Amino acid sequence: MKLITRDTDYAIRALNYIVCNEGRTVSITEMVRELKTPKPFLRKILQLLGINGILKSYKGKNGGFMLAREPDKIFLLDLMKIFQGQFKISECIFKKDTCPNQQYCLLRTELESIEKMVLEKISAITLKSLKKN
Amino acid sequence: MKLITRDTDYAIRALNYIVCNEGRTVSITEMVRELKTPKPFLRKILQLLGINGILKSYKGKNGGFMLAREPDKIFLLDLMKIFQGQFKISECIFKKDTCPNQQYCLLRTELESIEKMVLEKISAITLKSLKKN
DNA sequence: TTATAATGATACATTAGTTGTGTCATTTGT
DNA sequence: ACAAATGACACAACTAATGTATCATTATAA
Repeated sequence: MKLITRDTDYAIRALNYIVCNEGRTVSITEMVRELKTPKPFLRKILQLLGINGILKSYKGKNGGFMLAREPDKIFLLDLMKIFQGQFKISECIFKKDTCPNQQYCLLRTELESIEKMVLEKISAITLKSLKKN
Repeated sequence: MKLITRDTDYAIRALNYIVCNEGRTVSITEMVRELKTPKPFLRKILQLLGINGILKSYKGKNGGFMLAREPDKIFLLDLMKIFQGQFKISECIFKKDTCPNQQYCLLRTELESIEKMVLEKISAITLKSLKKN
């Protein structure tokens, strides 16, 4: 399963790199060199981070990206929401109707309990807490 | 995200139905009627459950399926393994190499900790524990 | 002031996994 | 013999993830 998709993962790595270079702009060219991610894909990702207020961007020569807020105010859940949508441990198979089996089967209950647990744990993760010192 | 895919979900529902009708064979025709799943898809699923020793199958008229072992010996993890492969909260993006960022970033550590937690919880779930009485 | 290096916007392409279908063979009870 | 069931297995459609390409715009430095 995928708790985290590749774009979220790339985003985290890029952000981590930016955190480690705070105080200056970091360009995509530089990040591609360091992180070994495909350039056009990374561009798209960084653009989305800009649109969503995670990064500030600067055009033109010597341009690039900087964090838009402090690392302890950027949550993993923010990133997951941008690239993967609202966190849900297991989308309901039955969009409209409730599962016809729900009255005999506890699966949904169990899944919701797991979801709550994971959500609690994951909610604490920020860029700051991810940085190794 | 998908902790559980649709085939696993259908499998659970079918098995739950079989549990509720223990002591006799249950045919696919009957299950389709009750569970409102697509018939060819359910056939494939049940066949896999047979091959993997979860169900015993009986051919011919009045044939169908029965549990191959007790409901408290059939684990959700068994089913997930059959339809989704070995449980992993988040496959490593980097098949061969380790993540080049691992020395600066704690993401993998965090994910592994979440995985352990979920695995512990999910390991306790069996067909028996899913049945509402 | 012009070349260059950067991002903005956006459409398109590829791939893999999920979700399903269809068909012919075999078995078994009546 | 017939009908109702599963066995085996190939194929099809759909979707989401992953990745590419292109033209426009902006800003700096020579």
